[in-house]
Amino acid sequence: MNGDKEQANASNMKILRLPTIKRLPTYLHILKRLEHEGNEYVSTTSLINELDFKPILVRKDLVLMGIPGKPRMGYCLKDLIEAIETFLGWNKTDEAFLVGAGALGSALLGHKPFEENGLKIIAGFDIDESRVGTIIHGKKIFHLSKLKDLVKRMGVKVAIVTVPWQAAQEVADVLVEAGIWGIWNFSMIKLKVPPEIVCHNENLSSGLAVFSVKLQKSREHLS
Amino acid sequence: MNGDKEQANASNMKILRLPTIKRLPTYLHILKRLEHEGNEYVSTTSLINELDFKPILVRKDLVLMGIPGKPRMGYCLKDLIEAIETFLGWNKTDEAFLVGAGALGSALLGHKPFEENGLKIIAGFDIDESRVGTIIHGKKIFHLSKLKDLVKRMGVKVAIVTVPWQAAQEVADVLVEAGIWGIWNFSMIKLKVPPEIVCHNENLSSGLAVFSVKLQKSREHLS
DNA sequence: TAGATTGTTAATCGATTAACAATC
DNA sequence: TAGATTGTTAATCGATTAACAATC
Repeated sequence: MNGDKEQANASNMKILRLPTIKRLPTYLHILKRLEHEGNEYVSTTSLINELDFKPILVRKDLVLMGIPGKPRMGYCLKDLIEAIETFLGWNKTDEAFLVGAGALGSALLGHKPFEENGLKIIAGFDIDESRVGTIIHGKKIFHLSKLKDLVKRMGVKVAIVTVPWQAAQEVADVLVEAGIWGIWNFSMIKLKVPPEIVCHNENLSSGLAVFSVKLQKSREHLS
Repeated sequence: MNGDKEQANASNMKILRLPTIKRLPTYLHILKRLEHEGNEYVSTTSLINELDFKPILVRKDLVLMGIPGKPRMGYCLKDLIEAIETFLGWNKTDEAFLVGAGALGSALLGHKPFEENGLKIIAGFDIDESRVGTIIHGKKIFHLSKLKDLVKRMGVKVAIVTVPWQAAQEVADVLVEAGIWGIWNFSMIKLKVPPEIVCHNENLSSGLAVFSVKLQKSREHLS
């Protein structure tokens, strides 16, 4: 192991395992449902009733949350939910700006789960004059030229990029210059940003690709 | 039914690698750009200029497409693009219905990349009377009760589910009963469907989780 | 030819699964 | 206690990376 990783592990006791992190929201959703239904404890065996995962996988994931389970009973729901939310940083709220108020951008402006999970979009930006000044899902759309000033005035640190790929790098440059340090990028291209900027790429087409291949396979099976 | 296709299918059968499939749309996007710029050949070394991946990974992925590259030149762009599109089934178009015309559903109704990549959404469905009868991004919204009849009349085989999780299983039951055999599920829950139905779950919260953890890490680093 | 690039085989790394001991 | 469930350690599996031979 290299020095970086050892230090990171030592400093925050958190091992960053992407596959585990991606499964956590699914667990969290089920756990909240179970709590809402009046349960106090949950075992992995009951959790997997609602999942496709193997029980040992769930157990391994939950161990990372640092909550001790009780043999024969399982985990205290309240503690486990809190631990997962803390692990993900979903107990605190980040304010975010969204750039690109097209079809996808508009959807994210109105997507409730984000706000419930620590990401509050407070305004949108676009360069299309027909969109500027409108209100989408309760959020005002400003002209992109206003972004830098508003970022500084409001201390916003996070941005969501939903512009067409042709415009994405230019928007990223503006964001970095404005002082944003976290970018959730829904455009198709890799953004060139300084190494200290957190940039996470989301790609809906990847999901479509997997779905398409699965459909094809099943079609072959039928014939 | 031609020889080429059978061969492609045969190799598909051998190796279905999810990580590779998820990377293919990213390659495809860059390749199309390069072709549009007038290039005829592409090498992995030039491809990775636009990517974060290691060249050997790209080469391994491309080998699976069954297109021979030429040492010193790389791959014929036209052939490679065609091979990837065939592999993904994006050269043929599936017609799809979308159920749940809320924020996310509306976005997908207007999301151009889907249509360009073999998935044409032809109508939406909802139970909210204020949405029924409206037209969103050029697509008419029908009442859910009309779905079964329209599926049968139009021979639609694929559906996208963007309803709140509380309604998702009920919608899935309707879809299966109507004769749909492919479901792209954007709701938070695992749908219970017969084994012959293709069901692919998409989870935007997984992406948010990864982004949140990355943001947290960088915050810790700063302090 | 010389050199760049492909494509194969082997090594490494990381994630999942299995086995089982610990515990309430 | 007996039995269910956790949590640890080892084994397996799959994906990425490295090394290098083949090729134009």
